[in-house]
Amino acid sequence: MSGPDESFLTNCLFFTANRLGRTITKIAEDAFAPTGLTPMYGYLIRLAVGTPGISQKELAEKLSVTPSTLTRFVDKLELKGLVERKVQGKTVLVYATAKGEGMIETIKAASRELRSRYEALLGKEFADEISKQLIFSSEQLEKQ
Amino acid sequence: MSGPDESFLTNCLFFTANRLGRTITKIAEDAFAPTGLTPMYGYLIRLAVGTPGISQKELAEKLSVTPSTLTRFVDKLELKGLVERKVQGKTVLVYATAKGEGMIETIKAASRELRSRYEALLGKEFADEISKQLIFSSEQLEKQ
DNA sequence: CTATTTTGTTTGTACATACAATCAAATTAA
DNA sequence: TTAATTTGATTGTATGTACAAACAAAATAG
Repeated sequence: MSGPDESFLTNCLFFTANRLGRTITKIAEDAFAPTGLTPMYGYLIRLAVGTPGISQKELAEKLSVTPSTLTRFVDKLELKGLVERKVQGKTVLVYATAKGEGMIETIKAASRELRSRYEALLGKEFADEISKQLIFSSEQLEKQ
Repeated sequence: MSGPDESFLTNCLFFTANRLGRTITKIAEDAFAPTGLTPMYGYLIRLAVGTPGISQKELAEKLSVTPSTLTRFVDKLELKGLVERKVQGKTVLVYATAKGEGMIETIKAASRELRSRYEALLGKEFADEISKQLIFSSEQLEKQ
């Protein structure tokens, strides 16, 4: 009575990782709704507040996105008046504006909300553990 | 000497899951290059071959994408002559064409190549384990 | 010191994906 | 049996993200 074999999906790390990505992105965007930002933008602001004048290159590395994607993120946040660029030679330094800094508590609250939502469903232990394993996996796989 | 606290990234399941998703998507697309398809399209064809006449609704569920996304996937594969639609009342049944079926071995080879690439970096044990945990996490989180 | 290479950023373009609205078929209720 | 609801699919639109090409500044080599 077993249907066709579909284990090629559930066994595939590409599929399972992206499936979880899509699922938790929905939860994350919902938790971040009060900020008016998606989580990646919120995290960019947190980085800029934590390290004023951080370069776009560093931001891209820390957020694990390509430089072109990062340019677009900063474009949008600049347009919203939440960060500003200072060009220094060939590098661009990013600073949170006062308006951006003013959002930091809202952003942190959204992060906490996000975390508490998924911890409620996964358990704190397991959630912590799997995040660590995901980091480890990314690092291994990025060793070309 | 510790820099600013950036654990909000590495502790956040939204961030870690999507980071891994981006990383492994690159590997997966590379492994699937010989098929001329991205992995999701390859998997759709595998599902259609395994269950001839599978409905779009079922495909969307199995692939964990929305119906609108699935419509677009089928559009493209139909355009490439790899699947065809048969409308049956309000549902659409999807069949692989001969051309689509002819690709199944190439697609399976790409899946094996993908798997062997990430297993080489993560170890077979760990790769298996983490895929299971990712599935479990998605299922838990999808319980609204 | 000029010429070359490298490095950081940006822009054009493309794709996967989602949501909301629409539409059409099917089911249920009156 | 008609009217209302539900369900599956599609379309318009928007966003995140990538890659490749272009560009400009900096570093290195001749």
